[in-house]
Amino acid sequence: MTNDVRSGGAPRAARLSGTERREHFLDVTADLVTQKGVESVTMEAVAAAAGVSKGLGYAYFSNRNELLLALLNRELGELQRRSTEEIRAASDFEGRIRASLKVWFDVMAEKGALIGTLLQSQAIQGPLADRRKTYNQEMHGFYGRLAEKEFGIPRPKAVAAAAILLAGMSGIIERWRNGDSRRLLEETYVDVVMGALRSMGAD
Amino acid sequence: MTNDVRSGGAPRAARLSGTERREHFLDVTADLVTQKGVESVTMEAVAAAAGVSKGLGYAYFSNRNELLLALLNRELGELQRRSTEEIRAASDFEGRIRASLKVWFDVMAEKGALIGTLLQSQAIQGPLADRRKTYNQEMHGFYGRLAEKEFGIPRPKAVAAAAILLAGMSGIIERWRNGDSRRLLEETYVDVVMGALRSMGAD
Amino acid sequence: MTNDVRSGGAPRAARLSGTERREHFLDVTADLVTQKGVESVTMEAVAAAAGVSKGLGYAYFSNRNELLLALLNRELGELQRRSTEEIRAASDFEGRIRASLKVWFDVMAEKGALIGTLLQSQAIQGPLADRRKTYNQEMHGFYGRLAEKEFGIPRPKAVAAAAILLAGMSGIIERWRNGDSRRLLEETYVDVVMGALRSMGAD
Amino acid sequence: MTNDVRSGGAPRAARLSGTERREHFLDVTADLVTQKGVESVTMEAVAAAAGVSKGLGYAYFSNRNELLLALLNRELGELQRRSTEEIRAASDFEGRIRASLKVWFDVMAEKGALIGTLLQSQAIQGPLADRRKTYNQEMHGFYGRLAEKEFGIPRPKAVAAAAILLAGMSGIIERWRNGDSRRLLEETYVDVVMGALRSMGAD
DNA sequence: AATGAATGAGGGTTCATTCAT
DNA sequence: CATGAATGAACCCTCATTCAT
Repeated sequence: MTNDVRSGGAPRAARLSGTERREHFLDVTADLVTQKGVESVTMEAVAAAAGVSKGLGYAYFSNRNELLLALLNRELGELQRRSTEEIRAASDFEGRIRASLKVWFDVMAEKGALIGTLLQSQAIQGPLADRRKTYNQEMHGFYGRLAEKEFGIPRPKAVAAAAILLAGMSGIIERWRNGDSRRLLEETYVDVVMGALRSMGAD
Repeated sequence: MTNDVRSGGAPRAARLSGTERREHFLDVTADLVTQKGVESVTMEAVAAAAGVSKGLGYAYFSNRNELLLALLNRELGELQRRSTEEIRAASDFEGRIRASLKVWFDVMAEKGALIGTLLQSQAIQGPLADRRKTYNQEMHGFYGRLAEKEFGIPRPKAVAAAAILLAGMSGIIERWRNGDSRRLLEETYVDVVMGALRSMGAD
Repeated sequence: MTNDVRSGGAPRAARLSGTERREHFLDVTADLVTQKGVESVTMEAVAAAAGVSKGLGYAYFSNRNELLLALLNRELGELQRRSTEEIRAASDFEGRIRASLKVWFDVMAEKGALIGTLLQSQAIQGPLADRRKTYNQEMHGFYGRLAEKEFGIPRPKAVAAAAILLAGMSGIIERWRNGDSRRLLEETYVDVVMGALRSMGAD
Repeated sequence: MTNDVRSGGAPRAARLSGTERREHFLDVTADLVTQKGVESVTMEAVAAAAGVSKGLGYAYFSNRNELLLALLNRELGELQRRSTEEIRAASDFEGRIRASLKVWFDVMAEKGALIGTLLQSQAIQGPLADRRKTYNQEMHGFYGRLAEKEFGIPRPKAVAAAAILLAGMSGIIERWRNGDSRRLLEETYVDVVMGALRSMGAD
């Protein structure tokens, strides 16, 4: 008589450990961001996509912003980890630029929409904005110092140049999305960076 | 008979012509965006700030997104007009770069928050994506051709470089907001652009 | 073909003026409090009982607490108005006590559950608590001064006695609800008050 | 075998006997009520404050209301026990009044917020209404008979007077909370009671 | 052209309660 | 006896949008 189905009651989602569920939430959120943008990230939408009940998210993230922040932290951390690793392996400045680029392309290939979207979102206010500003400033500082050492460019200019050139990466991504070849873009980017810094160092 | 006389009813907002009212709405919306972000732009808030009743906005904009888009169009148009003008006035390549920069800085000083914020708004993404893509592609093409002619860089590379360098401007804006001097940033930007293009042309 | 019913769309509630709707909300809330207690007062429940949509309440009261406070103010104001009127008409102290009692009984007959419930509710925190404390303190002061003048009881004691005796009224209401006769209770209350104050004045 | 040894798992709350755990729950709940009001009593908050897991409360109380009711019963029982004791020790009527008062003040000093708050909680209204009505009626009857015997006041009036005067106690508590001295309030209350009853008996 | 009352959908959040482990 | 993941109902509140006047 019974249909082999647990009689009565809605199906419960698989019971995961706290950590697993948390990661699951972040994964689901990442998908949402990628596919429908940050604004589509709703505690409700996430829960639905995760196949759990409306309220469960609040057991892991105190609100939508925390959720987004947690995601950004996870992704940025990952990105930084990979960058640091690759960059460390490189021996000269150009190698480092290329290494950075490689990581960027790789990451963008996998999660471009995700990180890009997160970083630009204006839903990102308060904590998220800080996280991002910090991240950027660290990057500018890091590459600025590198350029200072390598090319003898005075620090302030070196940092400003780093800011410009790092921001320039998003131009690459844009053209990449529009169909330019990765090879061409990588070449051009390296040329731009090296050309700019060398000429600035020569002064 | 004359509309100089209030016919003793409740105080109504001055009866403006359609165009005037529309512009007024856009002005008010711009203020809101600048001061409290896109999310604060609700039809009601705009109406309140404009001193008119809740429903009136719909007489001019069919919905909220249209309103935001209309605003963005107005501002972007203005930006383009000023850019074109200044650039046309310049005689050599570096002059054009400087002219572009000048307009950017000026506009950012006045309306940076406004345009930047609008450009990121998800509310607009759909229609905007096209507008923006087109705009960017035009810019890349324009400067790419310029660089080709001026420095002899092969077209595809020249265009890619233009994309990178134009995207780099946002790095400038960011550092400007964080307190770097306009002069330093302008200098650095021109150095980066000229250095990069010259070195690429030399190959 | 059509059923004489507006084809398509939910029925809209009658369109009332702002003031009318506000009063209507208060009336409905009063009913709810009376019949199901303060805790049952939900913006949603009120709207449902008023036959309007979920969100409309917020056009008149910024939240649940404001709604309750508005109701309490209305009812307390009414009570005070009637009390003052009747008391003013009385010529001697006993007359005033009787007048107060009369108003209390009348009001309690009509709205006992309402005011009693409101005043006791602990949902009443912050603003509501203040309103109530103020009201009580005014009452104690008023009757305290009266007793001082009439019976020569020193002010602090007179005020304390007033507090006791006024609080005693709720005992009356309770017994009244349990079936004691209004006449007996009125008689007893007057006896208690007059007996107490006279004996205190005699010392 | 011995429960002295933790078998190396996650830290569990000390394993208490059923009765101990139950009492502990009530203690924790009492603290919560006192410090943050009845509304702050959530099964989760109680469990957290008790240092046990979310679901454990349900092993002892079938639901939230039962928990509150159990607490109220415990406190009211204690109050009655102490009252009865003290009153029994007094020899004359005034002594009894004073004894009652003393217990009230003492209890209010210790647990005023607790009991007062609980008695008003709507969460308890249903079951409590009975408990309270019975309790009050017993008190009215008890003191009414006392007054009848002592002062010769006819029973119905005596009972009504008792109801009024007992209800009056809450006025005392209120002024006490507002800063009046305990001594003044005690004096006044005894004066009011004795004055009222004597004068009523004299008729 | 303009008002402002009213709707209704959608997202935020909290908790009592259940139940697998 | 005890844990803690998960549910789901009930509220809260905001806003885009409609429409009678």
